[in-house]
Amino acid sequence: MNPDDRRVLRTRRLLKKALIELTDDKEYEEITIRDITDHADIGYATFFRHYDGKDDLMLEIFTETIDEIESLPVSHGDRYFEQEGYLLFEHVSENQALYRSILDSQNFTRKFRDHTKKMVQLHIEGHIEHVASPSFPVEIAAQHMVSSLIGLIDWWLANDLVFPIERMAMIYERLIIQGTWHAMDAENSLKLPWEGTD
Amino acid sequence: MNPDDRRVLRTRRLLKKALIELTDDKEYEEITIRDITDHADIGYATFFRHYDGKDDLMLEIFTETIDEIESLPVSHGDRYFEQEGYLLFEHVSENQALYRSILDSQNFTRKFRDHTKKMVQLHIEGHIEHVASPSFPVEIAAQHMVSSLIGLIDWWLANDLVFPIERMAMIYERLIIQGTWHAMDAENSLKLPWEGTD
DNA sequence: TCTTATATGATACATAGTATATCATAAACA
DNA sequence: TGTTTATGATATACTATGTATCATATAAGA
Repeated sequence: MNPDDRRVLRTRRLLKKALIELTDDKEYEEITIRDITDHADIGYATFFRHYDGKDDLMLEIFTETIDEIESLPVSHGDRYFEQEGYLLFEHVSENQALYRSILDSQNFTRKFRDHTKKMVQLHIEGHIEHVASPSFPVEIAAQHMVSSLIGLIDWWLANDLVFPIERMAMIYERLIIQGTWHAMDAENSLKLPWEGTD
Repeated sequence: MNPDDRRVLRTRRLLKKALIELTDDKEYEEITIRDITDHADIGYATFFRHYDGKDDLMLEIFTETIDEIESLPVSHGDRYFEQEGYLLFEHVSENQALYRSILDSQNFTRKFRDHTKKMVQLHIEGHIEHVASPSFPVEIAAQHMVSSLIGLIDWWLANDLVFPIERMAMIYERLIIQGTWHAMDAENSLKLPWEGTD
């Protein structure tokens, strides 16, 4: 099977498109391979000439998405994280069906988290010397940031993008970046206002 | 079908026990109903006399777990959140297979999050007057806390409970409670150490 | 453009898992 | 102890996955 053959490229493109589109109507787990091939107008048996199953097709969609995210043009400098957040949520808004389908499948939520975690962890480690005394390992901070980010994207999608991208970028920067950073430094001791009072 | 009949109670108890135990060996999605009935030594057809399917069985396990969590004896007062965290992670360590099975299924991770979110949200709203100027809605703070908590539990389980419960309780209090609280108050302006420098 | 190679569509088929119906038996209830 | 009913075992229908085969359509290369 020559992966550069125009027929092959066409088939794979149509199958990916079909799965993404179908997640608008049905949950990922409920979509059958027959649904995908019917919607793509591709022979049922042809599916298995290209992919091992639904998850394998999703994996290709997923990998291409990760590549896109990694190539987002964040320029270093002032307001770095708000800009990063902006590009991230912009990408989500432009690929809603795709993100819904990824976050719909536990399998790929995990993959998404584990993959992104590595990037985040490297990022934090490059700046760890700024923290006087870290109160927990970097790996936990990375896990926390990624879980929260996925949670925030999920909330935004579930609420039909009620907030504009700018607002989400700001929340991302405050809640996820600053929140984690503040908690990480054990020197920041914060007395919660209601502690000892209820 | 009388739900108080000893035979009924026995069957349901054995089926729940079997599903929880099986998640130690296999992923939730890969477990078949035949696996469950075989392991429980219950007739296959009997399963459907009690549950609509695997998810329905899991829902009962899930509901009972939530009830247990809600009845954890947190005493109000000083170090409230560390204590809350301690009881939470203690419960996780005592019911590892159960938590693994819940977090293994996207369906129930969602249910877990949505259910817990409501509790957390009410909790925050009771103290919102302490925040001078909230920089985002309470609902987002609740979503954030719950997503992070699930992420933290997931990390702990994936790393075979490397940290003692005390340490997890401390991380919970700092990262999730204090981190969120700090970020929520727009008056807290934190200049990140590397901003504008990379 | 013509020939050759190969990807696709259609069909049939094997397999696995879900879900229901039936009836004899065993266990619980009162 | 007699009656009720839940269970076990078996047969069966159904749905979805995955494979094999062959004629046809389409792309690649000379």
